[in-house]
Amino acid sequence: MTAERYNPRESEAKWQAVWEARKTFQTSNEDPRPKYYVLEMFPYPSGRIHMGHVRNYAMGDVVARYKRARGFNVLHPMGWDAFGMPAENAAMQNKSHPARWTYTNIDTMRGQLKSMGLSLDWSREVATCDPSYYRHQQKMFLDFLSAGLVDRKKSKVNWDPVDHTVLANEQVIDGRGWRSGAIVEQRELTQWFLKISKYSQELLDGLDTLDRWPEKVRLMQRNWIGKSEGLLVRFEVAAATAPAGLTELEIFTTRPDTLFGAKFMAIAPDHPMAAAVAAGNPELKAFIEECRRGGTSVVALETAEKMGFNTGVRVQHPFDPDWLLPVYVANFILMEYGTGAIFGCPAHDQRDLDFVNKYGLGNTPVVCPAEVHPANFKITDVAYDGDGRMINSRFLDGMSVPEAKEEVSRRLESSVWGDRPRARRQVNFKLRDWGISRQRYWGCPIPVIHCDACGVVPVPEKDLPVQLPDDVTFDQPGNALERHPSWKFVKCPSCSHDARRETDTMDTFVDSSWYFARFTDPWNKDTPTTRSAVDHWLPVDQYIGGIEHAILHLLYSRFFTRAMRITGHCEVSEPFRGLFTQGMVVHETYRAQDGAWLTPNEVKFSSDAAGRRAFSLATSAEVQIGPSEKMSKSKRNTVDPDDIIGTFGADTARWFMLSDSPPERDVAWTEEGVQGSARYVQQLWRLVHDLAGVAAPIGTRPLSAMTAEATAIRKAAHTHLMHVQENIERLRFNTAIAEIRKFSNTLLSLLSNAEAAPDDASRAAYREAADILVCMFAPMMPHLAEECWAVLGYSSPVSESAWPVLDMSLTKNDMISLPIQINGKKRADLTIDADADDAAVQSATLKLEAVQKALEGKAVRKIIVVPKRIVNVVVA
RNA sequence: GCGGACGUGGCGGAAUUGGUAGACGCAAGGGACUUAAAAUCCCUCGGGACUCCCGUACGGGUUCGAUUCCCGUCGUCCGCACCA
Repeated sequence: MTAERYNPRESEAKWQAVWEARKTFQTSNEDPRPKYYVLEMFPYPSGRIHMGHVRNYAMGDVVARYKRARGFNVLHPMGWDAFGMPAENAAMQNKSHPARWTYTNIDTMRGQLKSMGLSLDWSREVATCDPSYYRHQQKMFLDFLSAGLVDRKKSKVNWDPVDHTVLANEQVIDGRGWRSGAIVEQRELTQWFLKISKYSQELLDGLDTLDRWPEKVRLMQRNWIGKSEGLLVRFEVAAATAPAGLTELEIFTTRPDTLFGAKFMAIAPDHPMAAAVAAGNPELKAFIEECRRGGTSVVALETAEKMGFNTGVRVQHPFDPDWLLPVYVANFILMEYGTGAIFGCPAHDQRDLDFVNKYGLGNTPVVCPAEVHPANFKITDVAYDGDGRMINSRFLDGMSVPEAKEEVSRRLESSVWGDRPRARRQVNFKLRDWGISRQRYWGCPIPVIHCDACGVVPVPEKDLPVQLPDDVTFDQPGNALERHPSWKFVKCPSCSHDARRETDTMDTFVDSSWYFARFTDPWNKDTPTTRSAVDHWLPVDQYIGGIEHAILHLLYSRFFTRAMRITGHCEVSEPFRGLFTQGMVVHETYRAQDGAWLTPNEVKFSSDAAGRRAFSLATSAEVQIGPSEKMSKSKRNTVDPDDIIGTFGADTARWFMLSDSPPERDVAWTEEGVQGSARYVQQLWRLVHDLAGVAAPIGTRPLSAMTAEATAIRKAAHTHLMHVQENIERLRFNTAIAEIRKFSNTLLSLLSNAEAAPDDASRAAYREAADILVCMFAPMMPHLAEECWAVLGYSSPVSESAWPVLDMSLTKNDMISLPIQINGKKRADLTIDADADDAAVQSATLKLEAVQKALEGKAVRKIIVVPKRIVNVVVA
């Protein structure tokens, strides 16, 4: 049978319309089949989709379509993470409104996603900037508030004085605002916080249950939560040196065993004791100012030298009232961690060692490694933080580190000074509360009202949503809500006097912390979730997205889900049962002589045995081919999904995205690779026509009387079906694709090598094989599969058909071929009955000519038979 | 500095988790068809002294057998970063 070339442009549009008309991918919450929730991280509507989206959604769609075919009721929704700064920046530039920019982008991107042929339930689409979404977020905020999960407190923030907003730490680059370039100031602002740190331990423990998450992500979250167990110790201030009213200094340490190696105390510049001393000491005051200017940006911290200022205050060693330690204000002590004060043990802490070496305070080693004699153990530039026995430590001498920790803790806990013990054990976490206040317009308003008489008053539920006003201007930086003429002026809901709305909006990470729950019933107007729906669907069975969200989004969502559970909005604690983090899409870079970057469209290539060269289309000058890097506007190495889909079709783009690299690794987008995929589309198209020409009619069962050819066809079909299934289940799309290609190669050669017209047994087998082939690639190339399915005679879509039933008996062979090794080197092959026992395999091995030859004159020491794998003959 | 991952042909990668290294594809070379091009089809494709030997970054080890496990070295990438 001859076939026209497959025309993706026509077919793709046609089948997308069919799916939409038949509501093929709409999911009912009432469907009794087992549920499967597949979710890809929803996009920010920045304007157009990029190749990273194509990869992400192609993967999710394979899983969704596969699971649907396997009989699951699949939920596969899509929405928009639609609040955020870029919309305001665009509004400022274009003198328009963020909503207009956002919704225009959403329309464009929705169209692009639809052109990919994704099996999404578009009836559940949500946009976080829509009041029908954020009203529920406000409700939950109020629920969290009354459940004690929200805090309002002063905190130090990065303040951009040009953009008039708080910046996240990630948005501060070299101490400057990432957009404005202005030097970032540290400001104390009163901010709203979600009390995530209260759940540190629970979030840590929960990681152990997430066995279908990448180990890497779990480790990153573990480190981020940063649990450490230690001791809070109260040091008595020497009365003569005590600044006003301060009689003690409390520190946190994880190394109480090293207490006898202490040389100094250090406190943070913001520590109350520093302030107390500075009050009468202008020099210290200046030093503290300098530390503050140093900033908290990563770079500032990295390059900052250890600096200290001796306050003159002295404290007593807890085990020796006559041993006085000087108290320094030091720039490397953080007020936010522990108590903002430490004791310095230079011998066993690099940071402390650097400090004493600068200020000449010396060091005393107190932990001696096993292989060194204590008398010879000296510390100069490198602190020792390993194991060993205690030395120079009075009653601790000779103990191991854990023993010494325990002994110190025990003694100080039972030693009372004042009316309290000198020390208590404490667990500390690095995880800080989540500051969600943003001084921006385009975000979810925080639903509270400030009243001079009543304080902070929650907006009554009946007044939700607190909606963003439309009449705002973006002709100046800062928060448009703040300067709106009337929006913030309201009456206090409690006393009816004049009051003011909160003008801060929520961090957009709040929006994305529960969208997966909203998808389960986005139609509910009254409450954020419908318990029957959310409890049925959650957790998400397979979540797919970029590694860049390993901490923030995924940790916030895990916390938010717990908060929703506590406030009765859902049952689960962990939102994502399975997580997969896919790699980036990278592309070669092209650079002209003058240093200008060229896009892939501006370059032509020539290649021969000597290599591959690139030339500018415009000037014909040779351009340099640079390494593959993440697609970026600055390097101009981007490829537009619309162009690819327009030229090759969505199926080709999807297939190539999935075929070339393991999904967790970066994939290099290449023109040649895409063309290879496009060739394969046509190859499959021809193959299916050829198969249709020889296949028995639909519904023909494989015959019981099998010929050799029919057996070969059926075995190939079921063996490859088994492998494709396994590989899709494990998200190994690249190897699944290799199996499909192997199968189609096998069918091609069976068809072309057939000497006579196929008999009835073969025709029945070809029918089965053709059906299996199309079902196999349908998750990756759904449009082509539909068209092929029709060629095979089916009248309803393959997207609505069940996955083929695997017959395991056909994946096993009666005869197997075993490699025969002699002393670990392969020397022969043995074809033998698959269920021959070891003895039979051994004797057959020894009869082989090649083995006989290799054995000449040598004695067989032993024969190792690994059933169905390999035979190794060990000779002397 | 701390933590983690990785290192296989010209390239992307595969190898059933200790059992035939290089599946599948890309690129390249040769050939067929064609007036020609495209498309399609066939052959070759880790290296060599080619019935054999070498080869999975490098050096050791365990094992009948190591890309896989262990120790060390080198390199690349990622995360965290003065967290007491």
